[in-house]
Amino acid sequence: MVYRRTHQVVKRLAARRSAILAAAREAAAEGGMSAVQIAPVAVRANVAAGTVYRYFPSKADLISELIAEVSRDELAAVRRAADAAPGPSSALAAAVSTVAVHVLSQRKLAWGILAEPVDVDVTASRIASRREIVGEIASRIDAAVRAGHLPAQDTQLAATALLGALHEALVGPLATDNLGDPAKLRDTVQAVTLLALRAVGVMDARARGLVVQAVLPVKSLVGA
Amino acid sequence: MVYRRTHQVVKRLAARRSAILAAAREAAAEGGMSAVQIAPVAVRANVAAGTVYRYFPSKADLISELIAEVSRDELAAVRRAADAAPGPSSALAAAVSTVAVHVLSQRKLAWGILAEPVDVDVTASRIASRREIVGEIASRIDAAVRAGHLPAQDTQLAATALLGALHEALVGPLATDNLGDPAKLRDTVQAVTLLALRAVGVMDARARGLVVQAVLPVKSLVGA
DNA sequence: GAAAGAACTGAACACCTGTTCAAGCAAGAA
DNA sequence: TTCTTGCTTGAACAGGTGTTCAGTTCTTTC
Repeated sequence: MVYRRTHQVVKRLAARRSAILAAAREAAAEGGMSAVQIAPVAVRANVAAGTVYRYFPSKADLISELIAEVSRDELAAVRRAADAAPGPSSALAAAVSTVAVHVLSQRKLAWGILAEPVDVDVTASRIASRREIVGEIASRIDAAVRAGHLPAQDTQLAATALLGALHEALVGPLATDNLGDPAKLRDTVQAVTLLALRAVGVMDARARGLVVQAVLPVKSLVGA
Repeated sequence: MVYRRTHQVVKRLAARRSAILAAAREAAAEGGMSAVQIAPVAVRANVAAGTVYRYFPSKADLISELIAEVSRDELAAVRRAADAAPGPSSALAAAVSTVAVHVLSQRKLAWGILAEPVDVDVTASRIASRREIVGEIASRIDAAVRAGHLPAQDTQLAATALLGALHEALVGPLATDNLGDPAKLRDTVQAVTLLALRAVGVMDARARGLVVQAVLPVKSLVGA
């Protein structure tokens, strides 16, 4: 007698897995990583604590996958925005402002993913997450350099610095809380995008134009 | 019969307190914040675990004071370097490269002070620490703006972004390990300083000159 | 030198969560 | 239906570390 998972069961299992991940994500979005504890997450997902361990070997794995998921979403959004831009400099501007908007619209989640203290070791997935975004931005800078729009430079270093600047300015502990005021929020995104573009060598005048181009299309400067 | 602390005792108590703090600092410099645990620190300071609590109400207080101490040192170094510079733009360049060098020469400590996960809440002192440095850099940017060297901007935001850029690029998880090669280390400091100056609006050509001016005087690009 | 107060010691305590596992339950095969 | 397999449960467990405190040692006062 061979036991076989029927379609329905497979689907249910997958749904549960997603539910657990979603519960973790909700918890992180509301209360940061410290709120991602097995018991509360299990409750949120309508599951017993032990069940979580049938889907994720450990809390570290759960959080790692959460980080990977959020990171994937962000990377996709950045790519989409950059690919839609008319030229390499615009693409860079679009990429940067997309990161800024994403990070701003889900600050707690972003902070949790990036840097919030967690009791388990998720360094690896955090590094992977950063590496993806940094790689994307670096390749955009590279394209602009090749197009002759920017001076030659260590693009990896530049991209890393840019990411750090965005994060610290927007979700770091010194970030002023601009949520609730869309106008201020937009100004902030513009300001950091401008800083970023100038940092890699875009001329000031040109940068201002690019920033406006890049920020305006971003429809929802608030919300998920 | 009134008990009075004699001079000798007062001195010994102060010495112990310093010893505990120093032990904590050593531990942090060697193994990051996770190595700052009461028992090991006590051993290092030649003291029993319980004694630590006669000097610091809690681990959080110990670490907070450690952060404050390191932060004070760094701020002083930045001020010194900037004040010695010939003009506002040079001062800014000097401030930025000083932060870069400091952070690079004690990466584990810097990472611990800034962002490493800690099991107790030291958010307040971390914020204070950042605020001091950011305030200093912001005021240097401000001076350069007033001198007409830079475009008007949100200096607080810019300074915060700069700090984030330095940290992420130099001690973040993606930072390439350049220690051991002084030449590369100097290049890195130059590169991030250049990025920072351009970000706030220094023209590229001028920035290059400022960077060289600012980085060259920094004697020890390695060591504590 | 003796009494009293302060400082120090370090083993025991407390607490918090991630993790486990024996028992119960649901779902597939015959 | 009945047997087997695997999923689910949730209370108990485990481990590590900050914190306490009764007992000891050192300092001061008279």
